[in-house]
Parts: sequence; structure tokens; C-alpha cells
Amino acid sequence: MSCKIHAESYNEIIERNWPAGIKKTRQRMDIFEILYASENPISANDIFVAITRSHPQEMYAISTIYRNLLAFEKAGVITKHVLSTEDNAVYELSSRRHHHYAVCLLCHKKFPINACPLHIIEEDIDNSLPGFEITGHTLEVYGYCKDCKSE
Amino acid sequence: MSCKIHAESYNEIIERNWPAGIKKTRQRMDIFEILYASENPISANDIFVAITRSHPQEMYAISTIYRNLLAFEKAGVITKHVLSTEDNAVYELSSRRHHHYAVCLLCHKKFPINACPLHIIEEDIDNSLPGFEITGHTLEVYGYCKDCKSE
DNA sequence: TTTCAAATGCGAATGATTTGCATTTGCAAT
DNA sequence: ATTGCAAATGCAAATCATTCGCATTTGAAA
Repeated sequence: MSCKIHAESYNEIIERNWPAGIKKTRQRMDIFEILYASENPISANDIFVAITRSHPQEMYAISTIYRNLLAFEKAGVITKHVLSTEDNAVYELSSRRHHHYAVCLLCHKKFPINACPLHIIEEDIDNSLPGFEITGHTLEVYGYCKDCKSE
Repeated sequence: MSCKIHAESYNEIIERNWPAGIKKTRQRMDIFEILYASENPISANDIFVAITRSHPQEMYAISTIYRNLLAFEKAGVITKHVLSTEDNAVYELSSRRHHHYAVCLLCHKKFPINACPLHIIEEDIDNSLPGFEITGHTLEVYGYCKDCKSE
């Protein structure tokens, strides 16, 4: 039996993490909640489906999802990723502990990797681009996985 | 007065670098030539325009550009990048000395950075994902540039 | 040469994302 | 509380990069 401590409600979390200058609407809070709960980066459509499921009585427009993802992105709250092997963008909270992926160009499988170059980047940007404020980053490695290479 | 040594013709370069298992067609050689000549990552449409300009008498279909970019990508010859702030993909030779970019979420300006995490990635993949053969990678940093931050 | 799978041109389809506009809503100032 | 209004939303249509189907052409192996 697992023993998870439910330290704070979503309301408290939202209260604490809400980005300045972004009006708080029901739709935005719902989107934030889905992003907060998701282990992995998810697409606009994933969010749309998840919200439609958990709030069947409410009306949602997919365009609202896109508009708000853009607003969150501009606020530095989320980071948008586009894999070269997939046809839609995925999003995750910039603050979330994340993985980068090695992606096979043939079978398109994604393998999480440990390397995260954030420290190098920060150091480099401090030196060569002073004044730039980092909010997020993406890294993907492309190549051939073991199985595909042996063919 | 600059003094560039024109060591080898495109024909020789193509001869030397042509990926195995990819049939050599006029269209593919033209695309390769454009990619080879380009300092920066370029889009499918950029390539289409460049080829149309330099070979006005020849027929080209934009779909051929896309199909061949995909073929080159699968062969590991080129790497496809999609910036979260732009709406089309760009491509560059995987072997080319490249830059990564810090991208401003507000003005969308791109600032080349020096950091390239390839060594860390290679080391990590050797350990955690043995057998994976790296052909290329992408890295982008998102945030606010100095000018946009002061507003 | 001949042969044939693979590549191309062309035009139409796809589908993720964006946009215009009438309506609704959060919230700051009464 | 109520009001006023800029900002946000729902809806449907538009956009536009990318992909696909198919008839024709072509590279290169035999």
C-alpha cells in the first residue's frame, strides 16, 4: 500500500505558482492542473481530452487550449517541445524535473537519457549573453537504436 | 582580400559524402549542394527557392524536397530542428559545425551560443543506452533577451 | 539495351495550429 | 454589491506546412 502525502491541494499549488500578469480563469486553472499532474510532456489535444473527460459538463474550445499554452509559454511557465519524428508539439512545466530523449530515426521510439546540459548552458549564457534570462530548454538526440541498427 | 582555397568541387564533395543506400538523383544532389553551402539551418521552402533560382530551367516539386529531406534525415545525414517560436522545420548537415541558440520568447530573436553538450550526451548514452548510434542532436534555450526583459 | 523498383511531378488531402468575431467573464474601481 | 471594460472564450472558418496518391520518368544493375 503506497503512502502518498497530499501536502497541498491544487488550489494551493496554483495559488503558489501562478505566473504574474496572467488572468486567472477556470480554463487556465484546468490546463495548469493537467500539466501539473502529468508525468510527461503532453500535447494540446491530450490536454483537451483530459479536461473534457474530467469536466464533462463544461464547454471547452481547443483554440482556448492553444491560446493559453502560448500565454503560459510566453510567461516562461511551460516549455514547448517538437520532436522531429512527431507531428505535434508537446508541453511541460518548465520547472518540472524532466528527461531528455534519444529518438530513433527509424522506429521513432524515445529513450529517456540522464544527461541534462543546463549547467553548461547557464555558465555559457552568463558569459556570452549577459542579461538573457533562461526559462526552459529542449534537447533531443537523434540516431539509431540498438534494434534498428542491427538490420 | 580573402583567400579561400577551393579544395574540391561539389561533385567531389558529393562523391565523398554520399550516404550509402540512397540513390543519386539530380534533385538529391541539388538539395545536398544547397545544404552543404548553407551556413545556417534552412527550411524546405528555402531550399526550394534556392534551387528554383539557380536552376531556372529545371522542374521541381516541393514534395520532392520534403521526401528527400526525410530520406536524408533517416540516413543520418541531416538533422531537422523545430523551434518552438517558428512554424516550420529547418535542416542542416549533421556533420556541419553548428550553433545552438538562445531564443527569446517575446521578440523571437535567436542568439547563437557556444555551449554544445555533445560530449556529455555521448558519455551518458554510452553508459545508459549502449548500442544507440548518435547521428545528430538539437538544443534550444528559451527565455527573455536583455531588451525584452527590461520592459 | 532492357528492366524494374524507386523517385518524381502534380495536385489534392491532411491535420495541427491560428484567427475573426460575437459573446462572456474576471476583476478593479466605484 | 454593482458597474465597466479589457481580456478571454467558444465557435467556425481559414491557414499553411507537410504528406499522399497516382501516372510518368529515371538511375543503375544485369
